[in-house]
Amino acid sequence: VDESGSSGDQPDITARLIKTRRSRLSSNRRVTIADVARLAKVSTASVSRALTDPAAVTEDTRLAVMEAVARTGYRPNGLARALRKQATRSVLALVADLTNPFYPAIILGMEQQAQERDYTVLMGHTGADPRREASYMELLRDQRADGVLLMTGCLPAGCPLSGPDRPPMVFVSEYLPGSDIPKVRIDNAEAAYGAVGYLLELGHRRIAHISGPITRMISPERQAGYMRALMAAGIEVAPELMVNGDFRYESGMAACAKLLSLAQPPTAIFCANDEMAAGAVKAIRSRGLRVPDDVSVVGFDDIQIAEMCDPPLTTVRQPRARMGQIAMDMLIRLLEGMGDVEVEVTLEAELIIRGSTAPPKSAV
Amino acid sequence: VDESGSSGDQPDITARLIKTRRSRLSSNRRVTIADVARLAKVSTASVSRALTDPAAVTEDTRLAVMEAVARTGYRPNGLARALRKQATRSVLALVADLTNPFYPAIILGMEQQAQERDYTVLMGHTGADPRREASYMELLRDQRADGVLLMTGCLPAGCPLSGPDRPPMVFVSEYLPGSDIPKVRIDNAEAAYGAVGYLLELGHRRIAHISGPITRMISPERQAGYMRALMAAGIEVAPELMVNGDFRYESGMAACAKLLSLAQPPTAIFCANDEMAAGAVKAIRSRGLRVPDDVSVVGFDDIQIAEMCDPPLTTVRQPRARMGQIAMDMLIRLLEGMGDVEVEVTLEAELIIRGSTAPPKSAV
DNA sequence: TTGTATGCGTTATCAT
DNA sequence: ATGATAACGCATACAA
Repeated sequence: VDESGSSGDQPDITARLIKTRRSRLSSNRRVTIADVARLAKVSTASVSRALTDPAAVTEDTRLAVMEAVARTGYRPNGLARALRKQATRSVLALVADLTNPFYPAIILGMEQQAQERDYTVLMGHTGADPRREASYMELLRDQRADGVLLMTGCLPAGCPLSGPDRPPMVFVSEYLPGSDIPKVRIDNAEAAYGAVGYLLELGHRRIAHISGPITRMISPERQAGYMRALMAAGIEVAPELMVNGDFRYESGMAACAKLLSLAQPPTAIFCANDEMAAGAVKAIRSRGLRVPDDVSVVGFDDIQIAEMCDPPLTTVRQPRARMGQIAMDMLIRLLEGMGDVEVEVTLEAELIIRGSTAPPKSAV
Repeated sequence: VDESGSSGDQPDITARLIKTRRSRLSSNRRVTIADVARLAKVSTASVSRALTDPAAVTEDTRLAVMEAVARTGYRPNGLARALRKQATRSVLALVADLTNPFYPAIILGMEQQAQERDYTVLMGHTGADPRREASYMELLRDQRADGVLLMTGCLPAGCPLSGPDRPPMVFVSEYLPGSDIPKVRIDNAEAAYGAVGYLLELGHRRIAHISGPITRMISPERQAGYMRALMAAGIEVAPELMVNGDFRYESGMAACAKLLSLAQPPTAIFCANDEMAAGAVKAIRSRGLRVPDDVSVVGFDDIQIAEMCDPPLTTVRQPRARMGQIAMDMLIRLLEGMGDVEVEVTLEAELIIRGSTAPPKSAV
């Protein structure tokens, strides 16, 4: 983030001013359940019942209450209700990197499921900052959210690993390996195995891998799948063909440049995500080579740019919306204490074949 | 969203089950301020004071309270506090389309500012669905958020246009033209004028425009800037050079294909956003033409793909983080009722010149 | 400075 | 079926 501009100097600002109204409480008081009760000539208890459990009240009082509600414009206060019921019907979805286009589709799935079950999704962005993580955990302690869906791959700061103080939570995509916290994910090793297997089928023998940062558990998983595929084909894993990246475009470019400088450059590159794959394509082109004619490239995730790339990327698609749906379903079941909940759900990934892969030239 | 899979059939799922614990209240009661007071041998009022306004209490009681707090592990309940204080110190940031890579940078700016002022940002995704908009507005009515930052370009369903029932809100990027609701934005017409002016400087005379959907107010604004620039250069605006898109990659491709089929195709295309510009580049290439040699392309927004494109896109950069910061600052000032607040803040955009633009061949 | 007591707006309990 | 009343957990006006 290069825009650190403090809000002090703003020469380019048009600024017509409006007075800030003093406070919201000052003017008209909010209408409470007591007002409705008074107008309907019943007790507050009856009003509450008429609204939350209409069957528990006679038709007469129900109608009287409804009319009073309509006239006053009364809406129950969720805050007070939450304090009383110890539940808000809203859950927090925590993501570490908002700019990563991988997450939105997962969140969409969560929202769909939440809407069906009458829950609200609140999103939070931690930026991997412990202070922010802790700040969002306070929402849970405060009962301002009932549970949390973690797409951060780690336990938030200030959250106990176990015990009754740990709020209801479900990991999505990445997770904490040793714990009993429920998770929904794909088998990254298996998916990588399949992607590399496809390159082997095409006839490639010299296949490189650009991996993600070792801090992320998915990196070694995908790397393991890559290695296993090579070994299964009787190919020795060449250390110089495994380069480390950080999941970003630039690192893909740099890693690929390194690979192309080898005495024996690879004919295909399996990248641990799409952004690095796009960077690899860029690096290949800037050396005057062509994709897939000279080098094949495979990505991972199938985010939007995979399709927008030139050529469009062959990549591993994760069922992201489905992951979000299932995670939300698990969390809600956890919250409502009904039945059992899977400790681990593993979904299938799918290899999407597009224009960035072809047989090696030697095989033509 | 093609993944409508109900969670009924899941043949590919690994499912070790764990029992759902019954409820959080069942086991150990949560520790309240009364517990601390008892342990510290003071009143609950003193505990509250010691925590929120230490100066209002003697050193002795402060220490006693602190120790009791430490021993009990007490943390005040934000829900109860919010009910009492009628404020939560959290604000809602509403976005219509989560998958649009334009918004994250704005939200980052909001979060930075919020963190400095000790506010929490909750994000919500409406998908332009009135039901979801209304559902998020309930958070405001319920006092579960103090105010809202709108990146949706419209008043959420169920929100009064004016009056005391309208929650504190600030529009960002897009806004409601007629209203007195504060907004922070760029001058889209001016920015478009500058971008097209740059193409004119390069020597282009036949410049096309791919616009956004007319439903979005920024579309006519950018189009107006395009037209004004041409007119200022004494060039007649040709209707066949103005094609409509919907801000998406595919629509950029289609619109550009139409332009290239003209008897007199343009030598440069100004696109209303980067995704359509990327689509235009794709269309140009698929006809065997080159960018920028045969056709120059300019985008708008400077999202990440602008840099990742091949060639990287010349585009209009909006100061997104700054917009977020300022909007958050305005909202907080609105909330805290201090001083005045600008009804409209207009920031400068910046033309970023990259590889997708060059003088027309005729001018070389 | 401290404690007492009340209210924030609901819902749940217990009589009636 | 209904009404009075007590929580939910905290902050503050007022009195001491």
